[in-house]
Formats: sequence, C-alpha cells, structure tokens
Amino acid sequence: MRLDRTPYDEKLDAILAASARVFAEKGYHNASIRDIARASGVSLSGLYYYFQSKEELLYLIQDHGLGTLLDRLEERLQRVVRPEDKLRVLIRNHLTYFVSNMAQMKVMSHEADSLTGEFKAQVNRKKRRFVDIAGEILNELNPNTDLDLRVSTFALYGMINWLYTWYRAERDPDADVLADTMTRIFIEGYRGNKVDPAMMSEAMLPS
Amino acid sequence: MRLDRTPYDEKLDAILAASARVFAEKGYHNASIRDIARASGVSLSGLYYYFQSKEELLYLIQDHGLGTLLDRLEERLQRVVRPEDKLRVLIRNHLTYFVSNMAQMKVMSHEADSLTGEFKAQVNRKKRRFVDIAGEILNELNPNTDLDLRVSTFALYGMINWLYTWYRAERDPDADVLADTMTRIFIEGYRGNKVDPAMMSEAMLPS
DNA sequence: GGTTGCACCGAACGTTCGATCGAACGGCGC
DNA sequence: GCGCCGTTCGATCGAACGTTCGGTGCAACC
Repeated sequence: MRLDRTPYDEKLDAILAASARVFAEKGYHNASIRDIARASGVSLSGLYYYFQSKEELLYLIQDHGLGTLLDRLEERLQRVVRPEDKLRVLIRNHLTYFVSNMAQMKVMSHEADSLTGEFKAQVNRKKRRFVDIAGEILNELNPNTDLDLRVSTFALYGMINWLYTWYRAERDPDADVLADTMTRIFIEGYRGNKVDPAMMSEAMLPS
Repeated sequence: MRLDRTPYDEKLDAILAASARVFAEKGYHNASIRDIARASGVSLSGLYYYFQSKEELLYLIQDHGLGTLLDRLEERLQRVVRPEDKLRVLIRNHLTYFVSNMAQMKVMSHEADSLTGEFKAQVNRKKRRFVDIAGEILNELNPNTDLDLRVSTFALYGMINWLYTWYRAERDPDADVLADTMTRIFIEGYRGNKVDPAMMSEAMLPS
C-alpha cells in the first residue's frame, strides 16, 4: 500500500526533514524560507511547488510527526493489557521517536503555538488524543487517587516533552534507559498516592 | 536598601512587564519592537533609551526573573532541613512564581534558546544553579537509587516548566494544589525506587 | 537666564522577509 | 517533431524588520 511512492513524495519528505532541522535549530519565526532552500538544496521559489506557505510547511511537519507517533502508539498499546505496561509503552513510544527524530520532535514540542487557525485546530485535535489516552491509562492505574487527573497527565507529558531542552545523545542514556527512568518514577509516584482509607468517612466505605 | 527606586527604575520595570506579555503572546522572534512600543505606551525610538537591543531586552526579562526566583528559593530552603520538605519548597517556589507571573515565566521557559553569546551564557549560569540545587536535594532524598540523577532532575523540571503550555488559571487548580500534586508524585516516585537489596551481590553488602 | 543633561520622539535607513510571476527545462504520448 | 505537463528557478515585489539619527521639551543648577 506504500508502494506508490513517487519521486514527488520522496522529495517532499526530504524537504520536510531539512525544514525540521532548520526550524529546530533557529526556531520557526527566526528561520527563513531562504534558510530552508539552502539546507534542502532547492531554490527559494522551487520550494513553493511543495507547499503554499511557510505556515503550511510547519503544519506538514507537525501533523505528519504526530500522526506517525499516534499510529505507533495505538498499535503498541493493543499488545499489552496491564496499565503499568500501557504507561511504559506510551513513555517508551514517545522517547524512542524523540531520540531518533530530535529535530522533528523539537519542532513538535516547541512550535506548538506557532500555528494559527485551522492548522492549529487540526494539530490540536491530534494532541488531544494523546492527552485522552494518557488520562485513561492513569485512571486504570490508580482509580482511587485524589491526585488531579489533568494535572497529573500534563506532569507526565512535561517530563517527556521537556527532553528536547536538555538531552544530548553523546552524554545522556539511550531512549530505553530514559523511558525506564521516567516510567519507574511516574508509576511509583502516581500509583503510590492512594486515598488513605483511614481518612475516609464511613459513608464512603462500601456498605 | 530598595528605597532608591527612581522613576527610571519604575518605568523600566513597566517596559519589561509589557515586553514579557508581548513576548509570551507572540514569541520573541515574532514580536516586533513596534508591538512592545504599542503595549508599553512608549514610542519606538523611546524604548531604546532603556535597552540597547531587542536581545538585551529579552536578557533583562530572563535574568531578572531567574534572579528573583533563585533568591526566593535559597531563602526558603534555609528554613527546612528534611529533603522531602526541600523538594516541596523548590516545586512550590517555582509554581507559585509561575502562576503569579505567567507571561514572564513563559518567556523564561520558552525563549531559553533565543539568546546568544554572553547573554545566553549569563542566563545559563543562573539556570545551572537550579539544576545543581535540585540534584543535591534528590541525592539527599534517595542516595541509594539507581535512577540516573541528571535524567531525574530534568524530569522534575520538565513537569514544572511544561506548565506554561497547558495551565489556565480559570479552570485549573491553584499553585498550592499544583505543587502538592507534583511533589507527591515525584517524592513517592523517586524515593520509592531504591536499589533492591535482594539484587545486590554479597560484595556490595557492608562487611 | 543661559547651559547642561535626562527623557523622549518622528522620520528614515538599509536589510530581510514571505510570496509571486513568467519563463524554461525534460520526459512522454502522439 | 510537436505539444503537453509536472517540475524548477531567477528576478522581483511590497511590507515589515531592528536600529539610528537629529532634534525637542523641560527641570535643575550656576
């Protein structure tokens, strides 16, 4: 089904990859289309055959990356049942993709607000899926906690998404160790905070 | 000692506050000095009486904010001794300042890479202090863990600093609840991951 | 009351920005 | 050999950018 990849597709992917590198290094608004032309080996005007505006270019990078990440996540989640394993899969899925595609992941994390209008709405729809999935897993992991679910969910994604600000492949552990570290901290931390039964009134106890 | 605040100081602070709002809303590179002139009520050229360049303006915002945050942190840390309390103080210090100064905190978190040269070096020096302080606390909290200290430290700051991407005061809990949630997750998660004594070889046990 | 210096501004500079336009290239069907 | 169409590019546009320059008002001081 992916056998019909034309030279057009290949070149578009190359342009998106080069653009992600430029956006990651200089930031979206500080990067110029001329920078991308230089990095991709295509002329300034030639680029506009592949996208209609700079903003659409950013959208293509983000939407494609989030789509890939989401597809992989949903496929991998089907293979496990315990919430602990699901959370491990989610964290590892993110971090593995991150370490392998650092430029793209930085653009996805750091340039979230640089899109406007329908571009932003479409990307936010995909991001919402990630939030919902994590929320469901946390709820399975510890249904009886008094920790705020929304705060806990974004605390989790904060741990993960902040990576682009500090991670350096040559000195830091690989993605598996990162995922293991964050998974252990978060599972232990979230699962360990159950509501203290001694604090519950009799009315709350099962009759 | 702070009684010698001149009208110049007052106006500079007002300009910095207005600039932080503009930078937070539009992003540093996407915001123009003209936007800041409009937001602060000072003419375009009049602004340059208070700073020499747009980049220095960003530096002033970041350096001043980090300085305040660091001063408060070190003062509050002196009042507690248990590592659990120290970590709680650190998290609460960050989040309280964040919620009270959202624009400034967003600029500090999101525009870290927008500075160059000596500006960036000076800001990074202050940020390093935060990393070192957190690392020392985590080490006191659980000296026997096999969790990577650097990864754990940035996981903690990721939880905290990511706040600017999702927090909305009108729907989310206040800073105290945020701090309590994150503190409980992280303390339980980090302290709970001790090296399993059953996994240790005899050579590692005290003789 | 002339001089100094701080605070501030309108106008303009040179440069870079995202985007467009018309022309030209090359392979393929006819 | 000719026309077509997908692809590419040099030349160029108006707008916006950060910064600078010459100058103004005004309070303080001698």
